[in-house]
Amino acid sequence: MTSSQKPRRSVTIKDVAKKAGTSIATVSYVFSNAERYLRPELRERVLQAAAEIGYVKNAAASSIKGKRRGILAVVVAQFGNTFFTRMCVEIVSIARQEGYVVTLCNSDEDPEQERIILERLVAQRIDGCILCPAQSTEDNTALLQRHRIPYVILERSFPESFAPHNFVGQDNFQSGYLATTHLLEAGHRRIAFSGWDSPIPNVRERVDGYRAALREYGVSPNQELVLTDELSEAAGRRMAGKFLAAGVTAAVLGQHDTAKGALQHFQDNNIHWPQDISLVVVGTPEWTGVLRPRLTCIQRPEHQMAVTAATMLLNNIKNPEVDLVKQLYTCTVAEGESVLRM
Amino acid sequence: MTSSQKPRRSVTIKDVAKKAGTSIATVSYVFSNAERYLRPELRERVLQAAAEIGYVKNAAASSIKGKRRGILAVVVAQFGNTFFTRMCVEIVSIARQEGYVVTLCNSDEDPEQERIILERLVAQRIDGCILCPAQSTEDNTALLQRHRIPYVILERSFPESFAPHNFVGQDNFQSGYLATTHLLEAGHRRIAFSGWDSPIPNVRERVDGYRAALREYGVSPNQELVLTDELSEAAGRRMAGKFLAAGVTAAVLGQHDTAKGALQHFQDNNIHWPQDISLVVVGTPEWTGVLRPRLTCIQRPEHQMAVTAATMLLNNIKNPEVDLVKQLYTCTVAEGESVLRM
DNA sequence: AATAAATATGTAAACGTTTCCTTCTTGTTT
DNA sequence: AAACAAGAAGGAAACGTTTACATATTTATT
Repeated sequence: MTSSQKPRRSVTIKDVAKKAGTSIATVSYVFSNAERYLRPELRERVLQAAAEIGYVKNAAASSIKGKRRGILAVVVAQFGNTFFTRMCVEIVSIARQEGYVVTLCNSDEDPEQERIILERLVAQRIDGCILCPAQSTEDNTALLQRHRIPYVILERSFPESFAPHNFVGQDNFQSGYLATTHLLEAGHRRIAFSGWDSPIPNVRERVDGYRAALREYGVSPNQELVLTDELSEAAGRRMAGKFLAAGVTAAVLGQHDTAKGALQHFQDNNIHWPQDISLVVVGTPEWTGVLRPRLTCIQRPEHQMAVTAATMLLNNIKNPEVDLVKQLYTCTVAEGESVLRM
Repeated sequence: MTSSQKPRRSVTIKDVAKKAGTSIATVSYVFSNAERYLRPELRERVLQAAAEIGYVKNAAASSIKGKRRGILAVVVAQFGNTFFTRMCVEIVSIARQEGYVVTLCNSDEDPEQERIILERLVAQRIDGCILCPAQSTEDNTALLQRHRIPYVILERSFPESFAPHNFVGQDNFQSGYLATTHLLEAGHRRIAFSGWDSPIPNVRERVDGYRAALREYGVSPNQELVLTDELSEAAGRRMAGKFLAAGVTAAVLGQHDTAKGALQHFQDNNIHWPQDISLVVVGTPEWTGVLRPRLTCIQRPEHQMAVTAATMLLNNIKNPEVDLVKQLYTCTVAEGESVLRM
């Protein structure tokens, strides 16, 4: 329809060189080597020619000769979890400042998917990767190591017995401890913990923190009040039903999907917080924003975590010999009105 | 520490060929051309050698000679919007089945960011793109067109005056019409609409639907009850305050961020739905799941939309000469308990 | 037995860049 | 005026693949 003269082949550096009446080397220098001195007039002429025929450098071709690929990846286990979405957004914006494009991937808690994703990323020869591993005892990072691709593990650490990695996450023990202490200080003694059956240590560490807090207040932890189940809202409902039946006065909702289910259970069964049960949620899921009374949440320094993960990775890319770092962040209480003082 | 013999250069097809005692062509055929017949034993030997030295094909290098790049992109305007997150997840899973890796990008409603992103994607010579344009009157797709990169526009259409594109979205007029009719049928007559000041036609079309429904029921639309404001929860709160002051009995919450703000306003001011105000939300934001009474929502066939967008793109990649398609989906009412019959 | 057809593998020229190194200008020093 | 240095640009070899084509081997056909 328009005046377009179908260029079957995409326009290359050669086309620009011909148009500008110069060599391909010069064109390459214009687009890739700011140091190299060229007569301003020549540089201008090349730019002009490129603009006219719509030249855009082929990143694949550059990367094959040059070393830098210009692509980072973030692989998360749950794309639906807004914590990860927020991390992704921040990481992307930092990476962009350094001229990287970021590929966002979702393993959906499936170690096999994760392996496939990492394999594809290695094939793309990405410059670096931030990985939040799927629930699993498997360590899929061998591929990255073999290809010397710098990476940072986010949020979920592998068991101590595994090889060391760059790591950024929250102190899960402290989260559990803090949540429980907050309830204990308000006078609660019969406190439930609901979490998630998971091979990853996060939830177990939170439970450890919960137990430690109880003991510190002279309460001996009751195994029946520590509930775990699969990762779903339905499971959250089930657990809520159970701990209500056990007659607790308070609960730590230790994982966001199951927490959502628990809250639905409360609302559907006319159970009010904090009158009927006091609540502390670990994390700050998106939906807490619309609930009243406001929920008391254990919040992580999300922005800081994203910045750290991104800069850790960028540093490691710039200097591959740098030592592995493990950065744990402490959480704080974001007070709402879901805890009743007894 | 381990027995690793630091391979400074990453392992290439040549290394495999040497190890397997064959030519590089054979190795290439093993990895890239399933048709080509090779003695099973030879094929096996190559695979074996590759596995031993940890060879992974360099996708960048393949793509420069071969045409297919193996990368698709999804560019959305609001990464925080769970509708888009859900679309992304589905699109990724479809694309993966066809062997594509998907780069997810967020323009954050900034046309300039969008341009930069598209430029980068063109530089990567992606095979195709699904784009939900940032709020803007600008059409950044020229870049994609010039480089003959197939693309599908998602959710937000450009004004009719623009060039035609592949398009998948909801029928916004119908959404607005449906939401309003639902309230009219319940007996409401004084109905507000809250939306978003936006250069994109989505909200305006919904308002048109709203007006058409009112007229059909003999109610003459009152300009004061159609509220728009910037895209934020605070704006949602403001608009809620205004339409409550105007004494409406019902409202259509036409955009999800502002809807969230409105709901916060209600809760903070002790306004109950459906007793004090009847509500219909256009869309099904994540947080509707935890609210009680349940909100009546206008839902789009999300799964279907994702499938259509992905297959439309894949078709267009396979056959670039295919005609442009415009696919509009009709929405349905997901009934909750937020509408009072009068 | 000679030839044709089919099978199996290898050679080498692309692909679009980057970058080392050479060449050509121009200006400065002697 | 000759010699040289610096400045500016280009030639051509890489990078890791793909693939058209050539070659070599085997099997089938006459």
